Amino acid sequence: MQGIARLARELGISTGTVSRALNGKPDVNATTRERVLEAARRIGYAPNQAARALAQGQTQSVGFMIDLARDSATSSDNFFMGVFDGVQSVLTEHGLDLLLMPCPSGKDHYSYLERFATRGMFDAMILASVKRDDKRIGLLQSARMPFVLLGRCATQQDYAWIDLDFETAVITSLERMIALGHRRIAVTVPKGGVNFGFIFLETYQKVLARHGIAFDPALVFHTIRTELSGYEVMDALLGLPDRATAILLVYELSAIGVYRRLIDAGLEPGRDMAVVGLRDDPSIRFLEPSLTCFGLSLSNLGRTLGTALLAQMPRFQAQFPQGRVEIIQPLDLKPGNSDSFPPRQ
Amino acid sequence: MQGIARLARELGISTGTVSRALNGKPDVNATTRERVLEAARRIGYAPNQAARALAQGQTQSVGFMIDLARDSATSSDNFFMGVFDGVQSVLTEHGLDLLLMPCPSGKDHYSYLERFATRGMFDAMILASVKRDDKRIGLLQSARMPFVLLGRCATQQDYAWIDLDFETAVITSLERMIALGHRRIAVTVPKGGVNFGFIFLETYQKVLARHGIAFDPALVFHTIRTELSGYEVMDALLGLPDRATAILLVYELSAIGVYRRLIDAGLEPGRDMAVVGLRDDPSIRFLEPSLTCFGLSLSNLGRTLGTALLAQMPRFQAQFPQGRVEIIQPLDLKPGNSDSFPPRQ
DNA sequence: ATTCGATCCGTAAGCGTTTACGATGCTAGT
DNA sequence: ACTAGCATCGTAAACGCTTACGGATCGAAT
Repeated sequence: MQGIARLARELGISTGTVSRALNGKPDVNATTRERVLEAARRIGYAPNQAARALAQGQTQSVGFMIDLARDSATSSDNFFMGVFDGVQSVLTEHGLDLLLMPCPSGKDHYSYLERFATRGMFDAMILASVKRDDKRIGLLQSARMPFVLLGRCATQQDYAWIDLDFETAVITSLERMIALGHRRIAVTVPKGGVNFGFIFLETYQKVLARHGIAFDPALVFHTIRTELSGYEVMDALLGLPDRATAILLVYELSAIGVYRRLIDAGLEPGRDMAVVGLRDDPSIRFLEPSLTCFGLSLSNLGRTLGTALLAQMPRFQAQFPQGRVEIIQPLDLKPGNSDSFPPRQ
Repeated sequence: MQGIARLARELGISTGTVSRALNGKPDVNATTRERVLEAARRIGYAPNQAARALAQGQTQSVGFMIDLARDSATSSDNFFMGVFDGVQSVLTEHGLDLLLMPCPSGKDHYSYLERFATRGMFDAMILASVKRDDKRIGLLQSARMPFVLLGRCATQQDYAWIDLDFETAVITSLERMIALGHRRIAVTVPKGGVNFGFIFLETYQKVLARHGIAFDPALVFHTIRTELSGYEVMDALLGLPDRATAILLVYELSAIGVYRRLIDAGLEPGRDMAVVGLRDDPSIRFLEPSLTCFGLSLSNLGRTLGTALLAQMPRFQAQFPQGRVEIIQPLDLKPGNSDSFPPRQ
């Protein structure tokens, strides 16, 4: 005999009472409860997760899907560590566990998620690396799985999402550059079809148009989140006949490679090429000149995500404001010295 | 009616047969099986994880515990992403899912693990950031949970582990430095009691002793895995009365801060201060001069971990060599230009 | 003394699978 | 025609827990 039944027999009471005692339900005498708890502690009882989940139809745990692929925004990133911590902190307050689902680098997002969405392993989910038209949304909806997206997608369905304010960041960056006199401004966007790449690029085009600057596709580079990627971009950029005088980076990490390539070419980052990165991160802290970028509290973002997720779950909805969750997290300008000079030639 | 029962009723057969058909068991007619599979596909049937786990006493998933704390070796690290991928690739071949358990930054390792170890959520586990005397080992053993450690610990119990060859790396690094004439060599070790810090330091001391160099505790710095930490170390080091001429870094990321501090002081990394890092990583690729360090295939490491874990699980043990698993993964020297000059003064 | 409510507890039916066991029908061998 | 053996399937118990329901006990109110 195992588990709760063993406890019950040892104490000479029924399994029902034991269960109620352990779960803090009413209808159980104080001294009885104490006896049960004591006995549970003594023999090191822990409830079986599968049985519990089967009986009450919920697992008390939520899944956060991440992407192991090298070319993904998720990969090789301390970004998510901070977010996880924030999410976790609000979930644990509500008795929920956070588990991470690492999608293998080769595997397709959709089919990977399918397993987990349909077998009832999680009560709710968080998804990142949202594609422009992300089929995973429909998958989760038809599986009746509560979820929140870290990143919006382009389709106008009704779903909860939280995203960064890329628009303002791009506008701010470009306005600064343009005010200094830059006219040929390059931009990097993420490879792989994540939606914020489109937002980034579209905002870029919009701002240029507003200032009467022609859009040149040759100044758009698709990158992954690595230092090397930045190096390669700057290498290509320097080879261009009509070189740009400034560059806006969607991945701040690229700046390290960008700086290196400039220095190797005998050029001075900031003076010969203005550079702005998107998100502040410890990895770029020691760049010289300091990189202009945008600050963001990761654990705040995580907490917002966690709270939004709770609001999607039926049993918590009483405690949370209803309505659609469409939150845009602000990005705060942190001016550096990488974009403080007018174009040279 | 839900799940398998619904399928059974629609097809006019018993739930037993449906289950056998879905799970590829024998004792089921080929055409019957096809009918079942077709119907399952049609109504989008997926087995309930909890019920399945309860019935067969195993979850078909393994947990990998990681640490979200800022001062941990795990955190802010692309290291693990590569490892996860490798682990996953061997586990999926055997029908196992990989799930990550992120230990919140505030929470104690042991009590966090306790939840998951005892409630039967996983069939096996992988642990990282192993402490010198890690209580989690005893916890998993008494819970009869198969596991593998990424990192050995100091106690001589019988458990499976895989670790990097820190000894050889430290010996190689120091021998190179000493051969160039360095006598005062600083070293950084990880904060927080992870065991490889002790291995690192002890090997360091051993090599110094072998060469008749006195050990100076003032040259030992405790760091976390950030660029800033390297900056602070070099800052302190430069303030020392009898400055070192070389430094060995346990976290390669520190090198970025180390270089910056040297440059800020008008010194030249490599010439005025020899630097060696432990592990090669994209983040240090653009350091100038290039950092001497040690190469390691992360996905290989992950695959080794995965295979070792299978060997711990009863139902796979037939396919795998028995015996103790105590694997030391080699680190391959990648000579750079950061330690190629003799000490200056 | 009777009734009522509150408190506490036991009973047992689920939750959705898996699987040991036995039943059935059919084929082939004699 | 009889039977052994095989292929196929149904039955039902089991996995460990939760929870609706009802029964028992006791004190207080009538």
